[in-house]
Amino acid sequence: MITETKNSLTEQTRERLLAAARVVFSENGFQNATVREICRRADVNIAAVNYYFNSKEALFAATLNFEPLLTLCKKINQGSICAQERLLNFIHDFLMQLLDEKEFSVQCQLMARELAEPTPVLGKIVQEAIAPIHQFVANLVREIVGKTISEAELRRCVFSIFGQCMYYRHGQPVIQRLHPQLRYDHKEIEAIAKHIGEFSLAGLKQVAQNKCP
Amino acid sequence: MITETKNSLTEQTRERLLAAARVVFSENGFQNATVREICRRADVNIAAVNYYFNSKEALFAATLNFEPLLTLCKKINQGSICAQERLLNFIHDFLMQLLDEKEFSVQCQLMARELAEPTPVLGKIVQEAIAPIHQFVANLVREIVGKTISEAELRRCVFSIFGQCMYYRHGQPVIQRLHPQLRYDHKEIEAIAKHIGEFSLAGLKQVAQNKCP
DNA sequence: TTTACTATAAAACAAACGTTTGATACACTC
DNA sequence: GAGTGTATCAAACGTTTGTTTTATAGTAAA
Repeated sequence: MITETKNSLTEQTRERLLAAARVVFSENGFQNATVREICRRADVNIAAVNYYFNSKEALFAATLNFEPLLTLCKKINQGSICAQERLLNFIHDFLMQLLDEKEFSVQCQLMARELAEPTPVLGKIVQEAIAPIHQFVANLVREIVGKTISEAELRRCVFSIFGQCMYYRHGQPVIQRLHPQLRYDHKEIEAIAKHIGEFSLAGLKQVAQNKCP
Repeated sequence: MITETKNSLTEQTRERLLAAARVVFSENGFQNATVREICRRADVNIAAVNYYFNSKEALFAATLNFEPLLTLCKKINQGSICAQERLLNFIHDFLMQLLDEKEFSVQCQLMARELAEPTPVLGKIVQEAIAPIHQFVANLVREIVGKTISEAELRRCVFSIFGQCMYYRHGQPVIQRLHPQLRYDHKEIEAIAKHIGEFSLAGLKQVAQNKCP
């Protein structure tokens, strides 16, 4: 049918825009990314952005996809292993989504940028993605260190874990200059995950000892 | 003398520019900060930026001051206490410079922004400030965990410590939305420093155990 | 065939940016 | 007092940004 052909072609340019936008946004951030560059990469006229979406900001919001991160949490919870193992698995899978350049980690990198340079969409991202996975890790931590821990100390433990992970992405411009040979291949990510996992579990045990002597 | 009067007046507008630039840059980052806003706050004509400095970028470079960070490292090393205590002291003082809004931490905040959104001046910052204090912490870590640790594992330990500290600044837009009541007053910074210190020392001990069973 | 609608294209729009210009007032030298 | 150099100012410059306009094909319905 001709209608189908037309629709699929329409969807094609729309999807091409989205795909290009994801790449350009994750590479340059929201501000530094230009509509002209996105359209150039998508091989699409500049007016298409405001035709299919209404603005650059709406295009940016449309590129966000919280599903991979949220399904990661659900997948981890399905196993019947202990909390320590679940935390190690989470750190591993989270780092994979955050650092692996070959995977479709663009989604995660795109949101990671928001932490440092907030845009008008940050509120939505915090509410729908960051808050849930912070809560997820908080539950794991509480299960590991026991229930006597205070809310403030629990929060600091969660921050310690995320801080270690995020530094590899936020600090990348610096890290690249400090250690030019460092590449985030699978082997390196595994090593990082192992380190952060052991480092954090030991830290959590220490916190647990402090609270329940 | 009239010459002195003239010079001091000149210096006054130059210094006013620098002071305003420090504030605006640390609040908005290099890109988002505008020359017009800086001049407005300094109560100075727009042309003054290119008159006294040659460009916005040179003005930015002139606002940088690595001394507080470097003297921090020297001060810590002067004491004859053990490496663990020195690390705890460093984390405390570093967080004070990084988070305290009342102190003159603008210098540190200004450089912290560079980690996430690099500017043409980043190379200088890494070379003159970040690399030295990374090396400083690396030396402390090596002293704590023993010499058998590999270079890669040493690097990850340093990243774990800095990652935990920097998250409170880089993640502030997110943290503010997650915990709107959280304020970085002296009491809170002390608590954060205590947490990161204990958490990290436990992590380092674990790393040392792994390497020297 | 005519009409209406959709998708795309080139061009122009208004705003904001860093930077430069040209003029003005002032202090100092001779 | 004429001439020189400096600091400041309002104004404009040229560029880039996101967005809008206007026009042009092509398709579907009447």
